Amino acid sequence: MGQDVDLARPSADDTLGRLAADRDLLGRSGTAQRVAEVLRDRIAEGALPPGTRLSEQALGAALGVSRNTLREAFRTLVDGRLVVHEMNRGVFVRTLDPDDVNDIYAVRRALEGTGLRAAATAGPVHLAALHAAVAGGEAAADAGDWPEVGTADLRFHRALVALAGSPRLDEYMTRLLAELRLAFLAMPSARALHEPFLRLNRRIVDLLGAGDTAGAAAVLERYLDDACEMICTAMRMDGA
Amino acid sequence: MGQDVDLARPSADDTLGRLAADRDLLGRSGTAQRVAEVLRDRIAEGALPPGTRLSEQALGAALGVSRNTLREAFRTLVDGRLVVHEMNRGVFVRTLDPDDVNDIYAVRRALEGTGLRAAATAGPVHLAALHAAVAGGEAAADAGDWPEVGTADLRFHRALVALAGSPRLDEYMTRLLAELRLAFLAMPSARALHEPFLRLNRRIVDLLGAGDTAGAAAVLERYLDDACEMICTAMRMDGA
DNA sequence: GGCTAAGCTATTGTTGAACAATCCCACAAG
DNA sequence: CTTGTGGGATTGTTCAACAATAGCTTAGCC
Repeated sequence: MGQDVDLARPSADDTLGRLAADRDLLGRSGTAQRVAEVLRDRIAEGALPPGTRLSEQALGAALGVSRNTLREAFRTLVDGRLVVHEMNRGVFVRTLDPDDVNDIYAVRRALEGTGLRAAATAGPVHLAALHAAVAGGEAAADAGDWPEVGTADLRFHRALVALAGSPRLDEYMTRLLAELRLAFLAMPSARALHEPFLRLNRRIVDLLGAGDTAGAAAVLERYLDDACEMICTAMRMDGA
Repeated sequence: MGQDVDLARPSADDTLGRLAADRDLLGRSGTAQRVAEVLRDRIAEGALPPGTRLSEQALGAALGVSRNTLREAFRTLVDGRLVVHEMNRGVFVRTLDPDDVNDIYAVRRALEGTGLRAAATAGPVHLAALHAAVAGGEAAADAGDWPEVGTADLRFHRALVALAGSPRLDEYMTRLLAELRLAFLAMPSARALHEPFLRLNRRIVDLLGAGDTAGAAAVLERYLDDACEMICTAMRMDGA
């Protein structure tokens, strides 16, 4: 059997420290939070398209949770803007309009611009995540896995914000992209949405590696303008 | 009596349009949301200091609401970072540490910087709110009403972010400042916290009026550095 | 004394049922 | 074609119950 080791005593290999890092992974979360996560996923993947009414009875029966627990989960989703709550009518999966998309991209400009400016002062160490995301996107494109290209794209831009080193900005960005997925659903194909931007992401990370922050900012600006425009026109065509 | 007008027919004066703008003012909110607002206020004013445990039974009895409704309200507060939820232990009013304060001010730099950059392009019309907030703060200082100086300060910086014209950034800022109030509670006096910054706010709005965006940004930077430093040292003294 | 283990109690987590309030729809009346 | 009027379904909210957990108390042991 294993040796007799006193875990309370400090040791060379930091077993306890590594264990502590997994503490939040244990997900002592509660049913409501788990339900919220499930619904978030289903909304993001389009299984619950915008406008869908989330009936308490039907969802509660389907998920095997009580109405009260479900209503707790709804609160979280409302705060994340994924769902709207109309009094005495129920909750509905949110439908974004072009104004929403424009605002979301305005926030992206603010957040990702902040990350970019932070990249100037931060060392080149933090660029590893950016490189990884770009490489992952290109590999997925070669394999024809367009949904994966999409998630790699989001990962890249989340890593861009992460350059600022702010947990709160990271969370804002995560929530914002979750909301943005509601707009992606209006796009006919994931390929048309993400393929054109593979090269721009590559360019951004290259310019950043070369220390050309201003150049990277210009490319990023163009990325955001183009993507916003593309989604808005798709939404207008879909709405008409 | 009034004339016989058909509201369904389009008319020159847009009565219906103005009525529709008041739609959300009707505040059909529900108990849970109102409970959350009450708790938010009590936390902000220090009646429920950081670390306080919010017992479901006690609070439910005090507010006259059921445990389930209270738990719905708690979800909203958790998402706003005003309280923390520890599984099977309950919810507690959040206690901020210096790391939190530093991060909050990092986000403020990003948000208010965005507003400032937008001020360059936006017309001088939007500066009215800034002027009003500064004037209000100075008047309150003359009257010795230091709490009002504090709210005027927050109003000024919220108006600064509003220059960007983004509803989402506005909401981020509102939530962020609500969280920041938790740190203000560690300060011994509202006067010491807000008085030194009256002049900086005045300077910022003056420089903005003169079109000197870079100068305003520099003053803002100093404001944020000083305020963050002041709060962090106060917290360290309080904690030790 | 100080440490461990078992047990008790209060609180939270979650459910199910109940009732009032509200909305939506269909249908009748003017 | 608009305006009432039911009826049915759904939400808003409460209450009561039970399981699960955390924290305290107490007993026991070296």
